[in-house]
Amino acid sequence: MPELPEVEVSRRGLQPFIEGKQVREVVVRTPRLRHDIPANLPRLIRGRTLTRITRRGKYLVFDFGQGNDTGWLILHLGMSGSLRLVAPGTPPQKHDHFDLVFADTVMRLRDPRRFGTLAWTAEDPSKHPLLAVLGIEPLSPGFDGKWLHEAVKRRNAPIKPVLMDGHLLVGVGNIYASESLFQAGVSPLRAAGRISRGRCDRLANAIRTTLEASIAAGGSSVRDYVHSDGGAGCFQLSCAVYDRTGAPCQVCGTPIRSVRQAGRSTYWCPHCQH
DNA sequence: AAAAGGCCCTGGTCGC
DNA sequence: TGCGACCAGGGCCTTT
Repeated sequence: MPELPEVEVSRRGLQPFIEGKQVREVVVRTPRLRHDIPANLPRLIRGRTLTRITRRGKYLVFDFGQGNDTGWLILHLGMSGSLRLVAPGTPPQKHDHFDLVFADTVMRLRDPRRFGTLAWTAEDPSKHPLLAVLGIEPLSPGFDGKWLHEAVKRRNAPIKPVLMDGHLLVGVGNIYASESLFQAGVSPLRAAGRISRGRCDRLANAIRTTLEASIAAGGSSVRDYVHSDGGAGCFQLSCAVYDRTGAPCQVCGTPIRSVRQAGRSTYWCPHCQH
């Protein structure tokens, strides 16, 4: 569910309702996610004011600093995590693992598969081990065809799994990797280092516009998203190739093909992509 | 260094 | 209606 657009839309949806507000209580129901939730997290956060929510890749960073008393909560939604706002006193449902309780609302984390992560740091979060290793933000000004061409020129692996390497660039998950390659007309099987500069321009543009379009699509229903009781998890734009094996390409009619790459499903049009 | 595979965990779907 | 096999958006760790 959560790729970069979903995380960004969650951030924008939460912001107006909890930024600037004081945490009254912190509830940990399930301490075991991908990493264990620190036992002292409630004590660390209780009483602090959430000053700002930022995003790095697919991580959300909650700034709880007050003067010299710095502190950040780092959160990742994994494969099945979601955040929603519920009224205080709302009974938790299955897989509701964690709450930040404010005076008038509760931010609640649900994550059935528990691949999500919560961590606390008092130091600059960009130096935290989870974030320090992350690659470039595809929506940042520095990300373009020139950067991409340079970054992948010594990579012999197929471009699709390379696009999903978070140490290179962040936020491009399995769905957007296939979709971006289709938009750019680049085959997912092509060796990353054998893509021309011009086609890297197209690919970088495709990644950026695909992510932005999805954020815009989610952003139009952002309030519903974080206030939803569920089901609204995925607002991915209708996909051109993802999960469409055998269906006709929307451009040329050729049946969409799928293949397994580095353990993940890839979808592409063999006629439109080279 | 880079690439591939296993693994963490639960739930949904499909075939029998 | 039940059951097992298989699949699923991520990312870390190990092996080669």
